Amino acid sequence: MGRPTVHDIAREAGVSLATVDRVLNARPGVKQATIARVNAVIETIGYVRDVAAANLARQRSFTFAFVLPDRDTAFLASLRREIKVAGDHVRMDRVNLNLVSVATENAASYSMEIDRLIAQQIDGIALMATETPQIRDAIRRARAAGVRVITLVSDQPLSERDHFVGINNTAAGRTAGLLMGRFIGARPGKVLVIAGTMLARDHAERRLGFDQVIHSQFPNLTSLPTMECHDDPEVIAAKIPPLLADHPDILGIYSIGAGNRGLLRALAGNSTKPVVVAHELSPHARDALLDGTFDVVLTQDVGHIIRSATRVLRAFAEGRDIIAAQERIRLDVFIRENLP
Amino acid sequence: MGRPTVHDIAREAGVSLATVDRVLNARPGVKQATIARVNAVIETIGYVRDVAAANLARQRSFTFAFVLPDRDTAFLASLRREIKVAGDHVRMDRVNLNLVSVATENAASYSMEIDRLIAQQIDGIALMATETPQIRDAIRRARAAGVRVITLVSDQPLSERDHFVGINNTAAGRTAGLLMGRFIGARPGKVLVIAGTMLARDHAERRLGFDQVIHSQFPNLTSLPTMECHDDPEVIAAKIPPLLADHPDILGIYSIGAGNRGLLRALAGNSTKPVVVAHELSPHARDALLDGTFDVVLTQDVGHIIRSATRVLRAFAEGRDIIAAQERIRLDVFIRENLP
DNA sequence: GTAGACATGAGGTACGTCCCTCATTTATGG
DNA sequence: CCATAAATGAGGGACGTACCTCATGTCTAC
Repeated sequence: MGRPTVHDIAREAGVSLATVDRVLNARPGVKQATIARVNAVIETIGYVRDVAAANLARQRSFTFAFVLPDRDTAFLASLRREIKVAGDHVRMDRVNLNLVSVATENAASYSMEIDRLIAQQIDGIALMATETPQIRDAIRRARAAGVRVITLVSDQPLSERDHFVGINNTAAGRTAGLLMGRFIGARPGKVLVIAGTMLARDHAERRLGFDQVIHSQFPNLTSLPTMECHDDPEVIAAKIPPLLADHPDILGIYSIGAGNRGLLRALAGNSTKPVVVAHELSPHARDALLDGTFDVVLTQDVGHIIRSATRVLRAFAEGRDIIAAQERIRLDVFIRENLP
Repeated sequence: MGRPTVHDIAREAGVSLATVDRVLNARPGVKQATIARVNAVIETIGYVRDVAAANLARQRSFTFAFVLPDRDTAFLASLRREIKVAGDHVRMDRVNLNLVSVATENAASYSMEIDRLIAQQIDGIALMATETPQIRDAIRRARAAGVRVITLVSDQPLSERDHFVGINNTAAGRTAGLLMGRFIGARPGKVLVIAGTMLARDHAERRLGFDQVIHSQFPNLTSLPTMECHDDPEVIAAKIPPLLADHPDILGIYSIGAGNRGLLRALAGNSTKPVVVAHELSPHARDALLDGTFDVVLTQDVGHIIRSATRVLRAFAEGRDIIAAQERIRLDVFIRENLP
């Protein structure tokens, strides 16, 4: 009456349990015709493997590694925090999460780290990195060694990664552009774009989306060349004030990356109030929304990203398929009025 | 080596497996002192029950009921669809989801339906309903019978429901208000608010939040009294055009509930283009965003709602606690530029 | 001192799957 | 037709927990 089991398959297909087991687990020694018959029965009686029982029986445990840049931004800190939290929760399902920080400026050390993980037979890697040939090669080596790789936050579409967990950054940039344009209104002027580095695909894509919308829909606005400030608050705090002084007609600022503390310092002394769109809801960004310094903060829910990455890696490891809709990370649009 | 098991507890506490089992499953016949000792050991060795093995052993299966209004809106259709999808996915974890549609105008039939579910020993109920005393009482009876109840989409905070799955509707209204105000700009004028019924708490809360922001932050705007159109496209299509004719200074329309097809028909013949903020990303709303008739669509991800409700009901049934952050349903802000 | 209640121990079976061994049947090639 | 390989059957022990029975130990009250 309950759900069908392997015994039901065996009975219906007229084979022994051993054969059913061989088919189910793709073990050798079964005729093609028999495989087909067993699979047909599985189909008709609607058998689904009891994952709980299977995991119990095979005492399987998985170890996944999250490889992140070792920089010290609020966003990375929250990623690390969520990895720890998620790790505590999935441990009881025999899943271990390792957190690895790598010097970001050094692609070679990144690559070595991935090789180290391959060597220790890791069950999956979640990777956040800039797009470089070395890292692409490392991903290829991992895949060749049978290790699944997913990219996190910033994609590497040209690599052989199995999956990407993160928002659509072009859409994020377009959203920033539209809100910027509509909040500014009809006034003519300039908008300033601050990014970490254009080598990071997420930053480049945001810039691209932003420009698409500003250029096509808001002819009253001109966007200035990207200021690359390497997500460093000090650099931002130093570079922005002279720029604002040079261009009194800057009506908006789009802060693509991290270092918002520096931006806040730069804006504190400013007489005019540009429309500011920033990314990632850190405590500083939150305060800035509340006091009106920032107008919009676009965010990706870090907890969701980590949980999604864990689910996806696990699905890969267990050979299951994933619920695409559940794994799509959405862009959160925060204004003062809908702060969580 | 591996995670501790019941055997480890027994050894450490110097009791037999039977006693550990009695303590773990709250069976009678154990001295208070022994219970304490066993629990202390559990604490120190960090034992966590292997839920998979436990469920396997006790051959437990759960049945949850989703009770929804029987009306025929795009939003309800998508809820029903997602319940089916989620049902297919959780079946393999021995969870069954039943979908029950109830005539919404009749609180008595709602109440009867809940009693029927209680009688058939359902393991949990997810409920979407207007706030009435009859339904509150029905929820109380369910809880008294040991059936967990969660509210869906529209909360019943005065009832004894165990949990609410849905967005913060006041925040949604505030978001609508702010975007409306900023998109309109400095022009003076009126905004029109269309809702289903103010008896639905979600609609009432959205209206409340919307007014808070419009009144406090946009003195140039006046919001007209709520038009209750019972989510009926025909009613909306009939009522709106004369209103727009009477008030040529309507600069914005906030559509709180369903029936957006009617609103689109009403706006089609209109000469001016008010800023329109609507809820729920139906195909019609999507098209309206793309062609510029709608400016903002606020949405709650229906798939997330259903999956969250299922997870929460299951956690209750299994006596586990829930990951609060994972179960918070977020408000999605869609504009043309970030459509999925 | 003893009946009775209570507390605990000992041991087993079951859940559905995995994975192993060993025996036996069936097909294949020479 | 026989040697050999391939395919299949039969069976059992694990995994960690639930839940059952039966026996035995220990205390309390009279």
